[in-house]
Amino acid sequence: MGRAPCCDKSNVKKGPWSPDEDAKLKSYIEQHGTGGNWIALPQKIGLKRCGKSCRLRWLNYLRPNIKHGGFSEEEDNIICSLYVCIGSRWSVIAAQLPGRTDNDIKNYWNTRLKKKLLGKRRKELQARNKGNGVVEHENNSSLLLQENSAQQLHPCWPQIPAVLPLSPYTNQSPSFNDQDSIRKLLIKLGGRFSDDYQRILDGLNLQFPHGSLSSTQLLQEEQVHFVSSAGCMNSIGNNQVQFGQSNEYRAELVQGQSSFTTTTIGEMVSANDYSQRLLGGSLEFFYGEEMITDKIMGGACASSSCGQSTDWGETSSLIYPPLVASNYEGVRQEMPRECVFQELSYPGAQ
DNA sequence: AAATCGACCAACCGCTCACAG
DNA sequence: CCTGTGAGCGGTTGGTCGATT
Repeated sequence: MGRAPCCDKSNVKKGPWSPDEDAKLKSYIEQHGTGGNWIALPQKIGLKRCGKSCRLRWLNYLRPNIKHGGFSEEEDNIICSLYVCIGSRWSVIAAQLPGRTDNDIKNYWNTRLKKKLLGKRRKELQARNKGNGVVEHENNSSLLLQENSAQQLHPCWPQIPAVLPLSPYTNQSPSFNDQDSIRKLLIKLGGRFSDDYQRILDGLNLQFPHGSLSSTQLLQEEQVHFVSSAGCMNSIGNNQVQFGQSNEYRAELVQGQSSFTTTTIGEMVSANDYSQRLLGGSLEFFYGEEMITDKIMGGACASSSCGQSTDWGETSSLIYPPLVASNYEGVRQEMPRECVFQELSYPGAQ
């Protein structure tokens, strides 16, 4: 069956917008607003365009204060950091960058940022290989197995790229506003990841000053606000994810906490097998295709609790461990959007 | 000068979700 | 509840342009 088309495709113009069309759309919206109905809007203005097309044109191009191109280093860092944490949720990322559209960020990521980071990563690998006297090998996966002791502990997980310390999580001149906004965002999003996501926040240690609230405490405080509308919370407990290794992990986390209070995602990841798995999927791009095709990553997963997914081509689905992802999806289906953020639960807070 | 290639980006497509009836 | 509809989102496509051969 399929759903009815949103407009009469045969009577709708496609392709690039003319200056005339832009002017019509812009002046109408500036005077009357969208009227809450994009579908009806083109007819009102006399444009032979699909309502969706008008919406996109307005949001991505005509809207006031839109910035195009010229991404700053700071913006790069924010995008990278958020991508690592939340994946390809461009609208969420765009919301943290005033004047940027999700489409812009998506394009920027796919065409430049990803390659830029990959290039840095490769250079870094080469430099390190030279330093260690490792013979250059076509297959990077073999290098990953010999590089250093940390790698030997977790041979299936490469070191985090050296570029990541540029992220706002480092103490290398990040602006506090970045950290703050990211932290707030992650706290909000934290509910989507249950307590495992909390580990990421703790691992990231978003530069909380000594004596200030830890991220856990902040989350607890946030929870007070969230929990107040109780209706949605009932389902949350039922959807709490339990990981086989949770307890040992938690002990490990407590013991090792000071070791990754310093900062980088990389350190966090290399310090902890669980986090490595958690972030590994989203970091696939840093390591290149060789590794993925080598099935090294798949092997790691097969022997661990995330064995459900060995298809490392599907990066976006691996941003979160499969259990979390599937669990979250389930919750998300059941819960109103505004309630999703309430899925803040962490046994440590009980 | 022409052909080819790759990077970039605007726009489209199809899906999910929220909401009204 | 169920259904239909519009909004919003992320993935993908296709056109343009500059660099290279």
